[in-house]
Amino acid sequence: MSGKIPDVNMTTLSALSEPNRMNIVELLREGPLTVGEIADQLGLRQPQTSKHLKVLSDNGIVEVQAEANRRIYKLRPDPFQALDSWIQSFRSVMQERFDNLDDYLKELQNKEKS
Amino acid sequence: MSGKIPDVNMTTLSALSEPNRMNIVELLREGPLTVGEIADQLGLRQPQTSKHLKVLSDNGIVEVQAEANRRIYKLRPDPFQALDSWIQSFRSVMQERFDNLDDYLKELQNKEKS
DNA sequence: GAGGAATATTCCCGTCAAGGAATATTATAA
DNA sequence: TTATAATATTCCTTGACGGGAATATTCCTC
Repeated sequence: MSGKIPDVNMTTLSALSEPNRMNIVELLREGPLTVGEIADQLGLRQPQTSKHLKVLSDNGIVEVQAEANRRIYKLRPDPFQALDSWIQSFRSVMQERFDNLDDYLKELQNKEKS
Repeated sequence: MSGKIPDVNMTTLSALSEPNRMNIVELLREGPLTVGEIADQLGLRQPQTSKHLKVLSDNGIVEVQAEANRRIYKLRPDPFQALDSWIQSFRSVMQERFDNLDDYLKELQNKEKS
């Protein structure tokens, strides 16, 4: 049954789990930015900034737009929508109907013994 | 200003970004389980299962309950709630009012040149 | 208390990802 | 075309993490 549970791109999670990349994402939510601007605001060196942006880009978290010499990076909505629908599928867990369930299981196991 | 943006525990993300741990979480959403049951159902060895569960536990994603010889693991709602409210703060991004914003920025930069 | 089941912990090893430094690439302007 | 700014890429090294195997721990039963 089911099968309707959203497939979280694990790659999205691992991409976001790197602190610098998370910071980049948090920064980009305010609007598109240049590589240099991102590096400046976060105190990162340019090469590592580019590398992190590449990872984010490869994972579809970010998209680029060439503007002459510069590259403007901005967030893409898709992975966030996916993450959202995945986390939504945890409604029941988040509403903690689980404690009862647990007690229920405990009883079951006690009965097993007899 | 602001500061109302939820603090996603990055540790939550990195904990979940490991495939086996994600599988454990997906499995546990159906209800509490024993270490052995988890190992069985996922085809993992007991020691690695314990290790992964320890990581999940250290990050508050999971909680334990001793039951005689066995330890019953189950999901904790907190980190999922946190993740949820964090992702919710990306509403504007997910609704992509960003493309326009981007065009706007592009114009700005073109004007800079003149 | 001895044996055995369930789980946790330790040690070792291989892999992989991130940072640093240097260099390559692309585009602009003169 | 040369100089320069902005960005990407490469190479190297190091540290963290996951798996395997062995062992320790805890608890139950007899």
